[in-house]
Amino acid sequence: AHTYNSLIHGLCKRGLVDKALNLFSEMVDDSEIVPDAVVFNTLINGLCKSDRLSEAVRLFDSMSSRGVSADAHTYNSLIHGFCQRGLWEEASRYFGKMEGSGIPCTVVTLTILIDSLCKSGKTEEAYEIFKEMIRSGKEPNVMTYNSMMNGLCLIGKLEEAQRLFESMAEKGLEQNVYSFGVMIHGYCKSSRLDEAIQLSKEMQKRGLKPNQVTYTTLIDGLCQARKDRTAERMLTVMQSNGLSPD
RNA sequence: CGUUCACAGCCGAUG
Repeated sequence: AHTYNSLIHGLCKRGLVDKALNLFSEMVDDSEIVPDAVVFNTLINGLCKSDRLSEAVRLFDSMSSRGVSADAHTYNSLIHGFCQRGLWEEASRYFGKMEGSGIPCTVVTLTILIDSLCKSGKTEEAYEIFKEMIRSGKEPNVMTYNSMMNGLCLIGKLEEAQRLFESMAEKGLEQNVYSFGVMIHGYCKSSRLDEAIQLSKEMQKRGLKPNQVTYTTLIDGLCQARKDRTAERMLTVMQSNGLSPD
């Protein structure tokens, strides 16, 4: 069964959801093998990522008849799918279903909500959830912080984002390449290039290697600001770090 | 640690 699960996951990741569904049918026909929650979750997630939400829901509905219970991963994938489509009422219906089934929402669930709200410009709502997490002891993790900081940067609240960025360290959360990427992008978009470059140095002091995304962000920011000369230098630095431009 | 969920850039595609 793990063999099937791995194959199905691989197909889903490559966007070959139909092939994955075919393999799933074979799996179901094989009386030796009983599909578990993991394979349902993998397929539901694959369908959501391909914008095939109604099929995902159908598969979700079929789980109980096969004696498999949905878990947090199942709900999170569906909620993520609905949020990405802006189907907030559906998302909140499944959020309710989740808790109604005795499955408490997780940090991942709340991070999905925060991230999606921020990307839809509903940053204040997201921030309320974020603050509520801290109050209630459902501690935001690095990804939660990254999503929230990104949202704040997108509406120009750079100082607030920077405050969160600094508070991560105090909480013992280690900023990763994404954390720096979010802040660097925020500063670049506000034409605060010195601060962006400063951060890229700071991350190296921490032993984090800027990647192609980091450099592309900086180079784009420098070009937009008409600092072509500095941008070229940055490209050289990037190549000397073993990264090729794409 | 055998399998499943959430985070940053540019470009292209479609509108």
